[in-house]
Amino acid sequence: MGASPVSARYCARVHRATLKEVAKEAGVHPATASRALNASTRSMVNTATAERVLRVAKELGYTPNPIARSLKTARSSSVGVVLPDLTNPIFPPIVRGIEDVLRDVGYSTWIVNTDNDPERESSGVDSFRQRSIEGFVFATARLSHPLIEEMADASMPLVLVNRRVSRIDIPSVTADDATGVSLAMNHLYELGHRQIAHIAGPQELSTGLFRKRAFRQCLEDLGLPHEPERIAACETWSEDAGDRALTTLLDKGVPFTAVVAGNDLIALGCYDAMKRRGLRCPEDISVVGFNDTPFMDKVSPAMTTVRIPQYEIGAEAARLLMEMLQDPARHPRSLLLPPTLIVRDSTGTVHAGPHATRR
Amino acid sequence: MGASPVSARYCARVHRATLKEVAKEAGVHPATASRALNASTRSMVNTATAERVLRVAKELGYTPNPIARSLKTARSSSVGVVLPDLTNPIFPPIVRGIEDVLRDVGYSTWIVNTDNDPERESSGVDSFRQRSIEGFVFATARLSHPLIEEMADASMPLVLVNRRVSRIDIPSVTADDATGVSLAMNHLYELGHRQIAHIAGPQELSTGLFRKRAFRQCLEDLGLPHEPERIAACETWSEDAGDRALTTLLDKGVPFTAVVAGNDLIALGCYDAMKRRGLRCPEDISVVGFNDTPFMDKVSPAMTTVRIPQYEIGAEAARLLMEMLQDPARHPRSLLLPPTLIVRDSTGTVHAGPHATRR
DNA sequence: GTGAAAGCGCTAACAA
DNA sequence: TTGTTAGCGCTTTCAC
Repeated sequence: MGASPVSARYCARVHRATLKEVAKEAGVHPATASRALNASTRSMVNTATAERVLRVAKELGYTPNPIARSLKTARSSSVGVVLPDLTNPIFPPIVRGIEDVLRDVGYSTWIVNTDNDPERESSGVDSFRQRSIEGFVFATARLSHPLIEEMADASMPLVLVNRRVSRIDIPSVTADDATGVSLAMNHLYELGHRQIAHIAGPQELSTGLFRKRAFRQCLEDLGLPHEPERIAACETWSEDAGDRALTTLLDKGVPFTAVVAGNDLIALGCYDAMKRRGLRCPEDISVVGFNDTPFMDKVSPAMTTVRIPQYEIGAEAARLLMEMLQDPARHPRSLLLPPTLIVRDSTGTVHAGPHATRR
Repeated sequence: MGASPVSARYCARVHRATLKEVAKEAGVHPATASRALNASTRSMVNTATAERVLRVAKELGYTPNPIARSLKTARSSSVGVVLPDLTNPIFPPIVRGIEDVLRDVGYSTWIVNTDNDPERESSGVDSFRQRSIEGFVFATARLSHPLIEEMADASMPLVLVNRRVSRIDIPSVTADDATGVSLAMNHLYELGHRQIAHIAGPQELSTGLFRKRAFRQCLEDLGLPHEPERIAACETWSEDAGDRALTTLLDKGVPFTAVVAGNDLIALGCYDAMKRRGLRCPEDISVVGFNDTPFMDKVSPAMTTVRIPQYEIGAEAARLLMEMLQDPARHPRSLLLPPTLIVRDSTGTVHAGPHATRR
């Protein structure tokens, strides 16, 4: 042992062993060493020889140079994740899910933030491709999304997370918004609400549009009349937009006793609008959010919200992508993951059952 | 134009032009083309030739293959970021700061999550090194941190963010905790508080230890007696730990009218402990947090907290690292960035001035 | 079962 | 100023 265990462990070693050195030390040709070191080609080589190579490789602390391998194979054992903005709290758990699954299968994860700028999205994808990325996870999908559609047409392995595009043949892993909305609506219905409003998210995103559609469907399922004036759509997923939208409804005198908000930020905006009017939540109007954003148990009143399995969405997307890489011919598959209703009362406690304010 | 503008733009092109092709098309040797294409060697080549090469490269949509370049140069134009956990809300803004600065100078950012497991940290660093990463940003530093110290000793370019190690010669970009604590303490002092407790964070982390030291120093500066029993340290940055620590102080009957918490989660734990005892905040006990975690304006009561310039910490760390790469001989430098006190009253409004509850 | 040879795409000596 | 040559470390034909 030349290097001390510590410096070996902490990789202070300046020189990294190469395949050629392993081969020389083991008394074989580099090609043979390569075959022995790669599980898929190990059977081509004599068992004893293979063992010797493996042993030498371990002694020398050999690790293959992924750059050289990539250059030769035009593959990289890595995938690219395209996000709008990592500081949006819905994305980190998704990224962790992706990363944890990929690490287990020896893949690395690249992240790029686009701030929803198509230019940056394009250049991010380009820089991934230059690096021989093997597949993509997109969290930036709009319903109409030329870049993603072109990439899919060019048979580039990709999976959408959280949001979908209109075209049904593009694989995606999302929460089942229909179920989520119906959990929220049934909860409100059971509390006695019959006039329910929906403050929807941006309609060019699947999450915004699908939740709105599900809202209409739920009205029908519950036998409630569909009053278009009880629906408003926000331009952005923001507190401000939610505040403005609910204020508009209140200004118009639209009658309702509960709100299903497109997400938690919009729901917080509803809180703001109500507070300004002196309306209490949930006594005057109940509000249900979407996503179970961190600290929603701490806001006032503690928010009842539909929890999305974000980590699992990321993990499943990574698994789906790995499947696609292994079997490119396989038919594209999409996953809908079940959300959960998190019911909270004024003390922030989580309940499985119905909410406090019956009508 | 063989490819349509759209497919060129959206990179549906299957074949990517190589340097050899550009050279051939421009009627020069690949080496010349390489010189023309690289800004630093362009002066070696005839201006007219260089222009021709550049034009051809543009026509062919040539982009250099970073893999091949890395293999040749043993550099990668990328840096690695080592984090405990991306889902901790303090890290995404730091990462964005790093990424935004690096993108502007043509560098990419790799992220690895370690969950504070030294094994994963080690293997993450190794995988970075295999990829010829040029520098590291560490957000996982403990005061005693053999891996980081060894790497620094081996002259590997690295910068610590948010936390520091004991050894002063290792470059870091952190918030100025002494100033942060003194902002909090002076605020409380001006409100009339004279018996102030500190629920500190983990003492093996610089953020935990330095804030505690600053707390003691502030007592002295304000001419207040130092009562050791008014200080408790949490094992983790968690609501639970904060709850337990404050409960212990209350159980002991330690007298205090205000708390400086090690961070916002610990402060939330203090809220919990007080609520259980029927103590009101801020009427009975005032609490100040640290970090200005998202949604702390929405908790009840809205949290007064020391805001850390997280994005700027990341951005400055990236700039520092780039400086170090350009001039490895330069003396290591560390930055302390100024925090801001965010004073909130019960309506969630932000104030520059003193808090509502005077004594 | 193993070795020889070629080459992925690029850059950097060295030579002209 | 430009071309030649070599090689980064690896995988993968093709012979033997």
